This record gives sequence, structure tokens and C-alpha cells, in this order.
Amino acid sequence: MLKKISLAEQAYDELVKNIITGVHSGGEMLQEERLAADFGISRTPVREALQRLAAEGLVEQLPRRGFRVALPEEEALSELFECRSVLETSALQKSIHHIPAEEIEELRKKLSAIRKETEEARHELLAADEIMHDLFTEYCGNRYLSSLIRQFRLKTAPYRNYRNCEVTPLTELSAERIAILDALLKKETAKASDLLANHIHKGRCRKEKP
Amino acid sequence: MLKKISLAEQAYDELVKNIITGVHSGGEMLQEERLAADFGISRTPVREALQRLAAEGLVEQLPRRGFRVALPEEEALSELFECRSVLETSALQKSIHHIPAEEIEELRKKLSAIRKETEEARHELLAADEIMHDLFTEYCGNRYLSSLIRQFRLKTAPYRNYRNCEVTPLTELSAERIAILDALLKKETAKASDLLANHIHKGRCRKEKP
DNA sequence: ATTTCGTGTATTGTATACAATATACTGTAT
DNA sequence: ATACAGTATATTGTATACAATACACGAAAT
Repeated sequence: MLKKISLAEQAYDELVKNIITGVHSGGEMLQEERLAADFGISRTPVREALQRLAAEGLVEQLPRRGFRVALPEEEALSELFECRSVLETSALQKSIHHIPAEEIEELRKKLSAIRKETEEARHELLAADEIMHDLFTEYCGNRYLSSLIRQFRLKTAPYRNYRNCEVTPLTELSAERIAILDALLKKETAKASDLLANHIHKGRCRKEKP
Repeated sequence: MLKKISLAEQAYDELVKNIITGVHSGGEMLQEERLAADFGISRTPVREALQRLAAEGLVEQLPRRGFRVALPEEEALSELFECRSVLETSALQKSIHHIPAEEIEELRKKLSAIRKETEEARHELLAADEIMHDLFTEYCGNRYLSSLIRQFRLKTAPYRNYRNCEVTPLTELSAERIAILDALLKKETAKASDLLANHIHKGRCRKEKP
């Protein structure tokens, strides 16, 4: 492994990956020594990574009892998605006159191209979804807002309904996103906001992680 | 000192206090060993406190070079206040039907009572201001939004124009706040939002810390 | 005088050792 | 059998020791 970045950061990256992919599930205790042994490093950088994760809300720190993967109860999860919705719709409103029309159209084209129910199409939809959210995030013109959105997308990641792609027809999912892009192109701010808010809430899976 | 909380947390609290009061000014390098000596503890908890502060944005971490107190350039500062404005106005909108009218009226009474330019009145105004912002923060019904607002109030703390109280007549400052409360009482959401946004931006001091 | 290279020093990054405390287990009493 | 107490153990919190690197200073060359 390339040792350009600190061990603490490597541990952080690894832990994030393992939490959002479900290797570590919600509620699981994360023991410093155990993780240190897994990564082949000492407790110090592991602990630093855990504390950063705690500051960001992906894990919680129980004094003298250690760290555990966050497991928001149903109500907290609602608030989490609502907060993300507030952040992203604000970003959308601030970005609507700054996103280059070509980028929207390019993305729209990609989404329109999704017609079959193949595995590849599924991946393209997910990729396009990322790009769409990145549009608001990058063009809102406020680095703090951008940063918060990225943070909340991380926090909601374990609870996003990726299974939607397996249940709902892909064409329907892409149509939902195309509607947002069209509203963006027409500068219909309120409509785009509402569609986005709705889109975010739909992406939430119920009760348990996917 | 009562040793109920960890040394890391004590160090964190102390550092926050020292940063927002200007004991450590923007751009200043914070050396772990130096701080550890000051606090009479070891580097470990100091470093943990610094890393938490870095995660929250009050300091920044320069790899292999240490930590320094954040010193947002003019443009970043604008974005910081704008972000806070987004968060608080969103909270206001969500809280407007949940804030008990009695609490608003009580606060309004306190503000109306400010008529002289005494030192005591100045303190009362600042206290009332805190309470007002807390209203939105506490009654918005979203713990994540509340937490973000608290965090951004911390970050903007070193750049708030406390001197306003010494320059602008107190009655004018209290009138500004009373206008917000009145809009709240009348459930004039849009008006209250606009007044609050304006109020937040006015509270920013220009160019340098107070 | 200025630039470049090299060495020494200061400071961070990481590992380890130690202290304090929460948990688990065991034995005893009811 | 259950509840409780006491001890043992495991795990975190903190201190210290060591490693690696950035910076400062100075010497030498142009």
C-alpha cells in the first residue's frame, strides 16, 4: 500500500468504506485493538480515525466503553434525511444559475439511454445519480454547504435504498431524475427543489440497512 | 478541577473558549507540546482535542506541520455566514409552529425593557440574542439541524460584531430582534426568515476579529 | 551577495507502556 | 434458583518513548 497519507487517514478511509458497505453494521462495537490488529497498525491512528468518525456522526463514542457504529432509531433517521434534504435543496437553489446547461444535458442524455434492465444499466443509473447530486454540491458556490452535503450523504449512505434499483423499473428511476434535470434547465427553482426533496426521501430504505 | 470528564474533553472546552475569545487568534499555530505543558497534561489528549476541532473547522490540520487556528479569507467568511443563514432560516421555518408563544412574548418583553445604554443592558441584549437563536435551534424538531447550527454559531463566534453593541444604539439592535419575534408571533414565515437572514449578516464584523 | 546543499533541531506521527474503569465471571448467601 | 458481592479480565484513557519529516541555520560554491 502506498504510504503517502497517514495511517490514521488510511484507517479512516477503510472504516468509512466498511461502514457504508455494511461490513460493520449499525450498533456494532468497534474495538480499537481489534481494528488495529486487522489493519496491522497500532491503536493510536485507529483511535484517531474513530474519533473523526465520531465527530462526523458515523460512529458514536461511549465514554469508557468505546465506539460503536451509529444506529439511528427510526425517528432520528427521518431527521437525518430531512436535514440532508434541507441542505441539498438549499444548494440546488443557490446553484441553479451556475450549473452549465451542457453538463445537465450530458447527464440527461446518459439517463435517457437507460432503457434495459441490465446490470450495467443499474450501475450507470447509480453513477448518474452521483453526478446529479454532485452538480448541486459543486456549483452551489459555498464550500461549507458543499462539505456538509458530502458529510450527510455519507451518513445516509448505509440507509439508502439501493435495492430500489432491483425492485423498481430502472426507466422509472431515471425518469424521476430526468424530471429534476428538466426543471433545472427551465430554471423552475421551486419545482426542482420539490422534486429533489421527494427524490431524497424516496431513496431512504425503511427500518433496516439494505 | 473536577475530573468527571476526560482530559481530552477538558482540553477541547478550554481550546474552544480560547479561540472564540481571541486568546488564540486566527492563523496562530497551536503546538501540541506547548498546549500540553500549559494544561499540565500529555500530548495525547491535546492532540485528540485538536483533531476534533479540526473536524469541526475551528482549526485546520496541516499534515506533518501541525494545527493552526482557522483564518477564513474574506470570501470564505461570507460563505460561512451564508451557510449559517441557510441553516438558521431553515430551522426557523420548521420551528415557527412549535415555538410556544409565551416564550416569544417573554423574550420580547426582555428586549422591550432595554431602553438605556448601560453596560447591564448590553449584557441583557446579548443574552436575549442567544435565547432567540436558541428558540429556532431547539424547536426546529431536527437534532441534526440543531447540532449544525450550534457548530456554525461556534465557527462564526470569533467574527461576530460584538462591537455593534458599543457603536449602534441598543434600542435599534433590540428593535431589529423584536421585529423578528413579531413576525414569528404572526406566523409570517417569509418575513421572519428574511429578517433573520439580514440579522445574521449584519452581525458579521468586517475584515478582522473583534 | 546569493544560492544551494547538508546537517541539526524541533515537531508531528506512531508505537508502546501504564493507569483507570467497566464488564464478566465466580462464589457465596438467601 | 436467584441475587449480590468481590475479584479477575478486558478495554479504554493517558503518558511516554521512538520514528520520520519539515524547518532553520550555516557553510560552501558560484
